[in-house]
Amino acid sequence: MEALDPILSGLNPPQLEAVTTTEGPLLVVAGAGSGKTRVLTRRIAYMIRNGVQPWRILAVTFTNKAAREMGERVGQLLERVGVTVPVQSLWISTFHSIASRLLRRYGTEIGVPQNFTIYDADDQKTLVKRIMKDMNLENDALHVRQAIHYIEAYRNGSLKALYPPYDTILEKYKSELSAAQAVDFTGLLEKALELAPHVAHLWDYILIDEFQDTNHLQFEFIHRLARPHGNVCAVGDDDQSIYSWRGATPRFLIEFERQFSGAREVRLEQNYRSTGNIISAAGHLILHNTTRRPKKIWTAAPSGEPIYFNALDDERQEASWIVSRMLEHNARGVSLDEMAVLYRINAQSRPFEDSLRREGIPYTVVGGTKFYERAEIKDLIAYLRLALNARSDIDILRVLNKPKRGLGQAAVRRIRELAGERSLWHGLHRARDERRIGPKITEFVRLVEHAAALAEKRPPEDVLGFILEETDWLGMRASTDIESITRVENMNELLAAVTDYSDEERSNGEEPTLQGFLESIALVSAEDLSEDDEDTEKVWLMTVHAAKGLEFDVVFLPGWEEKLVPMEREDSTEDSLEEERRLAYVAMTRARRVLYITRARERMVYGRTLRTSPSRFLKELPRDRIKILSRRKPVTHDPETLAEVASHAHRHRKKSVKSSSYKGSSSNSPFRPGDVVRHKKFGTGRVVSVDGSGDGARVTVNFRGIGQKVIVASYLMGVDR
DNA sequence: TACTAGGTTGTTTTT
DNA sequence: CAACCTAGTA
Ligand SMILES: Nc1ncnc2c1ncn2[C@@H]1O[C@H](COP(=O)(O)OP(=O)(O)OP(=O)(O)O)[C@@H](O)[C@H]1O
Repeated sequence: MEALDPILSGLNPPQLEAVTTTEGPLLVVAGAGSGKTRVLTRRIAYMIRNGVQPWRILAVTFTNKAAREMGERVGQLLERVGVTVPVQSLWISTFHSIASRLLRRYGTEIGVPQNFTIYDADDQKTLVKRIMKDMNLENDALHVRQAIHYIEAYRNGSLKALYPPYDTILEKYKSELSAAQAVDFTGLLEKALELAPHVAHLWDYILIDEFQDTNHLQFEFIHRLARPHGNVCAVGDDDQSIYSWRGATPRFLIEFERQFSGAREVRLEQNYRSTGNIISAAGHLILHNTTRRPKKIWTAAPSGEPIYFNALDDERQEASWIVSRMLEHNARGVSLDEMAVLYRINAQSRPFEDSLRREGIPYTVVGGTKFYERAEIKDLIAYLRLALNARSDIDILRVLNKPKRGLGQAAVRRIRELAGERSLWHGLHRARDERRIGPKITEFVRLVEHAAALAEKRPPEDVLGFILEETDWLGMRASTDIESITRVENMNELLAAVTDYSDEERSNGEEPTLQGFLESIALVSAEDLSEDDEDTEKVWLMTVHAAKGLEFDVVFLPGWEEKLVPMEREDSTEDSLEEERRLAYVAMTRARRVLYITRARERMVYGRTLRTSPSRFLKELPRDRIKILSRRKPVTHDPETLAEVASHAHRHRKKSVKSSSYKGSSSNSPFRPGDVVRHKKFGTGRVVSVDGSGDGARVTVNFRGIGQKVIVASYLMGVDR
């Protein structure tokens, strides 16, 4: 009897078609849980078994975790058919990792030094802030964030023109980056695009997962890589596009056929993940979006349990109710790691952590404040980065006086003076003869140079060990306060992480390098790395964004309240509401068997208790699939409504601007077409049309340099001409 | 230069 | 409710 082929069995006809159609452009559009990722994995294995050399295939995933899992699965499939493939030979990774890898190897061709440093979002903020300060622009957090917002939108292709002063800021920013031999996240993509013609010959087959969340730069990169052979396979679901705030757009998925001539399209319509009730409810919800391609989805699975909804008094009760349900499911045999709480914002994790800890249930919080974002860890990393690239001014400024060595503001000013137009590192060298600060600077320079020398010939753990030793940070062990103890623990943990990295590399027959370590932590989020005691089952706490592509038996969705789910802020638009709905759709479709949705009647926001109202999405779910567990119950006291304090309205704003209220509002429409209005984020613009009345009216405004947006009236201020 | 108290400010989502 | 920044003092 012949055994089933592990690579081609367990696929329905369209899936099979997608797996075996290896030549030419192919697009797989399909709803959640229809096996898109499975298709990609099988396809890679299929091609390799047919003789394609593994390193001729490039597969792009959305996260590093997804990349690792895909690599593992491909390896397993091939093993079962007797093909052995060295793991490292496969190019399966994120756009950013691919870019970084290419840049390391071929960057010199386009003027990027081999030892470039990767700047993260924080480094970017620091640098932009400094530039804005030098330009005498307002440089408080708000303005800096706004500047970065525009600059990034422009760079990733979602904003067509960049106006003053942002154009100048960007120009200066870019020149500072290149002087510092640094590349930021978007820079990685920009450089990769530049490099594309030089590297396109490396691959014959390109595959992309989660194609609906590709930005312009990424698409262009793929387009250029595919030019020689046209073998591109993209899979995605426009209803799951949830990263538009990062410049991603489903446009490239929609336009695929136009961009790649002769493209075939395969649709997958059967969902294998969830029960009928879940599929039906999620499908019903997403139907409320107007800008989407209609799509069929069905399941052979039974309806299953209804979707449970409950409203609790506040977020702590919400958490403890959910935790009780977890205990029940666990008692009935559902493993803890098959349960997940998926929330809108990281701050929502708090009450769940408290409650789980109280019940003694192990849990993992994915994301949130990451290990590598802690101050003491960033300090150490700054030292490590300097060891490879001393031209990175940001890193010098970060650690020059850490630990305190008497080099404060005045010293920095002097070093800047001496550096002139050149890097601070140059300034430091010249400052070694200064009367007062000279000796301390000499000491610092020596430290960095010694670390640099070590990095050349010793493994990364030795370099870190040297820095810890020299800075005597671990000496703080002596201090007894909790804070310094955890600091020291964190530093030791970093040392352990470096050592793990080196061991891992060695076991793969590679030489561990500091460069490699720094890269792995710059691009790989902490939770990707931490494989901490895998043998303990733990429930998952994470944002919906982080849950993309995952699945769990039992899923809990807390916080379905207006302003939170859907998230609504001053700059919310019709489009952003639709993205919120897609987010809710993604959240619901993570569940295999049981789905709970809850809300809190009151919630603490910024230390005040606010009254909430139920999410509009609840009304968009089909009644017959939902079981409502809550009974009406009035609140005893009288907290402010969310609307009353929206965006600090009553704290900061003039009376002339009222905040929005979902209960409707008394005043008549305050704006007419032609009026000039101001918006906090978009600036001034002219009213095109008004839909509805009162503060809740939707006003279409044409903003200068930005274009048309639909804004809720309450977020606009009239401007007298 | 280092430290502390007090005021203010804010939050999506992440490679 | 934090986390962060600023200004004033040791
Ligand atoms: N033909 C099939 N037979 C049985 N199970 C399948 C089949 N195809 C996919 N599955 C299962 O369905 C589930 C969803 O598959 P997969 O994660 O590949 O879907 P997806 O389309 O990528 O989902 P999403 O877009 O929601 O991330 C997985 O558990 C997978 O093993």
